[in-house]
Amino acid sequence: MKNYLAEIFNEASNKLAYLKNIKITFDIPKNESQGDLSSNAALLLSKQLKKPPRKIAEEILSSLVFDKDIIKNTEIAGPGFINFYFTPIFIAQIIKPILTNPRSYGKSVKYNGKKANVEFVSANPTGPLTVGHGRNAVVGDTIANLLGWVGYEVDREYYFNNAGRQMRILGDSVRIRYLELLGNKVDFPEDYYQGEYITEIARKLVSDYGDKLLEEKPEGIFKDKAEQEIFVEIKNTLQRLGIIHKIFFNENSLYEEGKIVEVLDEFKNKDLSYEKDSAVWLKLAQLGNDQDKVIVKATGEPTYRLPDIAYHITKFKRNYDLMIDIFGSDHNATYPDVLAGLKALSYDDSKVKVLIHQFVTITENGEIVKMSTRKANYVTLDQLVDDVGADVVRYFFNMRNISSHMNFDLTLARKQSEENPVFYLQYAHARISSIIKMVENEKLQPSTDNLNLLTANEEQLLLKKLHQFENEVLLSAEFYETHRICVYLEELAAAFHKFYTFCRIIGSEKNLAEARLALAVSTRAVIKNGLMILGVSAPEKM
RNA sequence: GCGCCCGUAGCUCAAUCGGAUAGAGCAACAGCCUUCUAAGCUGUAGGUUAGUGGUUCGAUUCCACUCGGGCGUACCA
Repeated sequence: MKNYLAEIFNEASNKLAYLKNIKITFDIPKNESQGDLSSNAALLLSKQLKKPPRKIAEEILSSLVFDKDIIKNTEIAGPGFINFYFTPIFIAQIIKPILTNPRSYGKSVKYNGKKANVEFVSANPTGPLTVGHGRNAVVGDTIANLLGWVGYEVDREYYFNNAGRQMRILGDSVRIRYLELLGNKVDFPEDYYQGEYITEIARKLVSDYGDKLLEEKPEGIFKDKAEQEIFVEIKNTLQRLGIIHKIFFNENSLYEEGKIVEVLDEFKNKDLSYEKDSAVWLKLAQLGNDQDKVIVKATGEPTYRLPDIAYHITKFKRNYDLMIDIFGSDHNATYPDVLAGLKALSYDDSKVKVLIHQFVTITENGEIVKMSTRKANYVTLDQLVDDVGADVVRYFFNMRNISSHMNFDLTLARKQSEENPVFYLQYAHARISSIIKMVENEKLQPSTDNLNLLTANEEQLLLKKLHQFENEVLLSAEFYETHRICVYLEELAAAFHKFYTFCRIIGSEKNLAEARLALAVSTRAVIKNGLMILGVSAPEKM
């Protein structure tokens, strides 16, 4: 529909040159009585042409040449909107491409040939994933799906660090639990990892090695065993949510391959760094940020900025056209430094999109559950999947704009999981599947021969909804917003449920029944594709 | 103090890069199953979009300030 309007406007712009001055867009009015699509061109032009918008709208309208079999009616309304009403038969044509290629309907080719990297989760292996990581994981994976749908070749990547202070504390936490298990009285420091999983790992070491590790250092087998066990857990949890990373990038490899030193030298050569108080500072103030920051501590150890910059350089060298980083809001102060550093080294930082999601507040029985990996009082992502299922977890994290703080009421999620919107969508899918099974006995085939019969209000609303899918996928991908798909699917499912209630298939006259069946089959395809993007299953039965 | 994010119906959230009468779900109330799945549908009720000013044909959206909440503001990641 939009494409057709864009065409006729384009032709009209040969006659009305001023149409070229603005970006012509078509909106779907909120109110049905304002047409199927609407243009605000006249309002936008009013100022520069110094004419009343309704007058301009008349001019535009009279120079538009269109097919009466496609556009049924036009009007000028309100302050100067031009509203277009399409013919029912044109609207019904949408199901032809859906039926021809159900699995790929909604995909587009705009970004064909481009490579994208989505880096997400990236939790260091110090403990199980929490609910907070869940949002990051689900949104990251879904954005990767979306990019794939609009043509990108996408790599999913997980960046981690298995060295440094936190990992040493992890190893030492295991070591102390190990000593405890063997009957030694040792103080367990408060800032160590308190979780039960630490003891579990220590227990495995006891059963594998007995008391042979009493003299081992924390950085040795204790740390290694912990890392290995925890990573197995993390990957397992992600897999339950259908998430598989292609690349696991170890920060340590940057040191081993000399990348850190390379970047450090480059900064020095470009006179972007200096020494002060026996630390190395990056001239970030000069690069437009607030203040200079340390990149190598007085101890000789780099701060996170240096490896992060080196890491992104490897992504540039791997020829990605788009690099997405997904972080929680606790990282919101760190990325400007990294981007500035990249820019200073002549990398195109506009290819890096940093998506910051706000925190998830968990409430249980009306009380806020505080999350901390160190302390034991967190809710793991695994437990959440146990409670409400992978589909609900994925849908729930996807259904909200990442810039919004979100509240996760565990009590509610458990108790009311049957009333979750995800079931509403899945139910629509299951209902259609059921019909399709049932019509086998009725000798009905989906058919596009009599689409002109689909004139009922419920049919037309459903058809128009189907029209929007491809554009909705494109917008969601370009805005990196997964919740749009959820909103769309809920509207689509609602349109279907209404159609289902008022427009029967079995029992209707054959031509009508087969046209409706074609509509139902198309709807199922779109729901399924939408759910696939979200990573939610589409059951045949419920 | 400063930076980023948020404040919309009782609750959880939408609102098409500034559009027309701000919409859903849950909760509440009133209806609809001898016919394709009632996990559904129909209807009612619910709002000074935190507040004040500004920008303009038009503001939930943009700007300024105020109030309230979250996250940061490291030679931790």
